Amino acid sequence: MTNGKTSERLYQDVARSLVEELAAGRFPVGTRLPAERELALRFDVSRPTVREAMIALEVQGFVEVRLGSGAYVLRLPNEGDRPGFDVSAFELTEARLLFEGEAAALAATQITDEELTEVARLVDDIAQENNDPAGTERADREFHLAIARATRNSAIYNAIEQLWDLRQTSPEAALLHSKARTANVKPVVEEHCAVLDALRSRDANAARAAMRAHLAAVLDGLLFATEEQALAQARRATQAKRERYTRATA
Amino acid sequence: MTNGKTSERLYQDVARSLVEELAAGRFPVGTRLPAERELALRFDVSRPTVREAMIALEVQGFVEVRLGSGAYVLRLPNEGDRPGFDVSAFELTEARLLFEGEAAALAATQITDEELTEVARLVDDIAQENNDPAGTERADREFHLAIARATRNSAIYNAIEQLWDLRQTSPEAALLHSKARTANVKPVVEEHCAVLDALRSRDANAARAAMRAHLAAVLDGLLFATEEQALAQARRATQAKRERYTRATA
DNA sequence: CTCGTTTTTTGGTAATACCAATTTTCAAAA
DNA sequence: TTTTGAAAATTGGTATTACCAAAAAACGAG
Repeated sequence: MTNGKTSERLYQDVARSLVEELAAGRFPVGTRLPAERELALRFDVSRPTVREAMIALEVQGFVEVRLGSGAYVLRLPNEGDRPGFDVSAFELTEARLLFEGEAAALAATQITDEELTEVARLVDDIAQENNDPAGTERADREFHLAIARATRNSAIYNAIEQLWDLRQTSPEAALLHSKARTANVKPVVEEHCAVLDALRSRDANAARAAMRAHLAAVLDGLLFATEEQALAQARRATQAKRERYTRATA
Repeated sequence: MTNGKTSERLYQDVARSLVEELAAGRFPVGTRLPAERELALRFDVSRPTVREAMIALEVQGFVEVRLGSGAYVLRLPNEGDRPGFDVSAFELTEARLLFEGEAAALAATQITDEELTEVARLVDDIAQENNDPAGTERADREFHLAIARATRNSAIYNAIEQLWDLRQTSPEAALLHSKARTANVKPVVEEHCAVLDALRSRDANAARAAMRAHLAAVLDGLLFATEEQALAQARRATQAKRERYTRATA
């Protein structure tokens, strides 16, 4: 109706149209959406399809469905909810550098001996599985998440975990990450050891510095991996990025 | 079947059961879930209900449904996906202190003149609407998000935005926040001004310090608001928290 | 054993019906 | 007139059935 874009699934079209109407301010927070039967007529689909779209909105926290009453707007979509949201590997690693650096600093003041042995075990894990790329990735993730968990702050842990999940949302980013990792397995282990040592001594500043150094190295690996397959035109853009990220790291 | 818990909505029961089976490792990543018709038999519900549950899983990124083939596991549920996840106002503000501090530092090196005027306008906004609590909250949020946007890093912006959204997930936390704010409107404006000045001078360290000072003050306000209504027993816990957070801030 | 066709399985959607909770309507009663 | 309360209409919740299209599996010809 209002939009010609058609995806494979009808309920996605309906849900997307409704989200667009929400974003456009058509239905302010607290107001009631049209009835399912009415929406079925408006979109020219069956009621089960409208219900499927409704559940998609409900799961995303946009609306609350009340039996016998209707669907009421809970919140409006914001940037992150819009489609086409994928972060580059650079943005992702920059964010991790800043956030995980602070998380490591906080973790250094909170970590228990048990958690230290757990982190140490994960450092060994990544050293062992240097053959299997999938195992290495998993061990790396667990290492970083264990430190985030040691902050005893679920908001911090959740945010960092979501940054790792973001890697999967973009195939190119995931590929770039794995490519950048293969060449730098041994340095990664050493950098992880440095972080572990700082945590052991409960030195917040050292932990922050070690974590930032590690992720700065990852960032360098990404830049190198990009350059390897880049044209001269892309090389200029990379150079600009390098300037920016080295500035941010300093 | 495996679980007796029953909520208002059937599709939620089915979806929850499936998520539990995923978390239990019953269906590894990449494997196919049973067919919709089979699940309908297993859960003793109709196929539309199974489909609704399937869409809930799909929206949450757990499975990918392929026409004519089946539903395949994309990722396993993690901590943040489990129910009962709500962060305390303290955790949330501590996370913001660390993350937004770094974001402000990065923003100071990236912000444009146009964005500076935008941030300045938002500082005025919160000063104007010091009567309307809802308007104050909105202006406050926009101020912080504008700074996050100035980092030019969508991963950072998204993470900070989600921290703000987390506030709404817990009614108690939202109430505590609004209560803590009402008393401290004028100091907030001054602290925002300090952040703005640091951004204007493109001083990353000053921006980080100003933002951390602001959020440390918010944290203090939260502790005060908690104490006001706390019993002696709760007071001891608060004291422990104060020690911890002041340590983290130092 | 390989390749192409047929059959079966599986998801996608529609249509209909009925129930339960809520909301609205409206008439009876105070 | 206002209030109250029951009846009617609205709305979501679920089940049933049916049919289509795409994919996968089975199968048969070569």
